[in-house]
Amino acid sequence: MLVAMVAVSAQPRECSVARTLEIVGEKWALLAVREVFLGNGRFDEMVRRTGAPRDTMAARLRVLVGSGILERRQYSAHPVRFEYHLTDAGRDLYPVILTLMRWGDRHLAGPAGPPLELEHRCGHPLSAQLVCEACGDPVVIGETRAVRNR
Amino acid sequence: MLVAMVAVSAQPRECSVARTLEIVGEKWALLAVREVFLGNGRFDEMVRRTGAPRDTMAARLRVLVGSGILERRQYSAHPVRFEYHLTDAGRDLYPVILTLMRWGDRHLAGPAGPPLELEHRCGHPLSAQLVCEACGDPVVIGETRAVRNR
DNA sequence: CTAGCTAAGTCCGGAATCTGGACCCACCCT
DNA sequence: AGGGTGGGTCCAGATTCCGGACTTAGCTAG
Repeated sequence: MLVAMVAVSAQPRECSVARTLEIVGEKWALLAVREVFLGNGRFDEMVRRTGAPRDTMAARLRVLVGSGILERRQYSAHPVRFEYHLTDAGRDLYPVILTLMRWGDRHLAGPAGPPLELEHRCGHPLSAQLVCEACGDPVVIGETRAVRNR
Repeated sequence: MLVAMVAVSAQPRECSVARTLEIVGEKWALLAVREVFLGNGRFDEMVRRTGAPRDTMAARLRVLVGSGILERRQYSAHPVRFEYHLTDAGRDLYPVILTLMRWGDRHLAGPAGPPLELEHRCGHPLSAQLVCEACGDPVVIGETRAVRNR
């Protein structure tokens, strides 16, 4: 007679990374957000500048709106037309986009250099780094450790 | 008689964000990388802790190794066994994971708070922010502008 | 008035991917 | 001999993706 006595080994982690990726963990979703950051909130334009299938873009936008990252706002009645804007939560994704961009700039840029360069308001080309809010030092892997792990 | 005279309107942007997402723009890929950051380089364990289908995980790992983010290293002959390690390029993804985590901590944590807390070596709970390397100020949306846009 | 254009989608059918579960192989331990 | 572990592969059905055509409503040029 067998009894199930072995505690089933670890379930998938509860994790903010995983949760976030449930919403934006897909190419077209993040590229849609990138477009809005660059000032394009119009459907057709987003499709053109990302290369996403119209169908897929429509689906992603529904999710992004549904999870409070974008807002669908009417900018014209007669003909009724909409455009997408960032919410506060959406604006908080800026660091995600920037760190992705930085990685690509470093590791995937050809000899011609990165295709898009940003300039900070301080006048220097933007090269953003992650620092600890408390001590101001750059955050380096190996210098952090898990404190609570539910 | 019609002549094609309209310049075909903008192609999808050449963009480091898009290029990066071609490699890691998918949930399981980034969760695999998260696991390695957390110290898990073993296939079975990665499958368990992410919840990915084994097949999919295997496919993602192949891509990650192929694009130089992970390295597949043998840690035992007899039986021959492998584990995955971060390359330098892989370590450079740390900010991406951290910004995703931060977004989830802020916008998706329940009343119980975020499931995982990190502590910086300075002793404070880690709350990482993006700053301009040049002036040290936090990078805020609206305070950057595109300089070159090829 | 008619043709053609734009914006914001929807609809479609075939192709590609994802998924959960079973299976495999080599070795170890009891 | 039986069971467990680790790192996968194989499968078949379900889902998603994709590109292209179509839709709707108004605008604009001839």
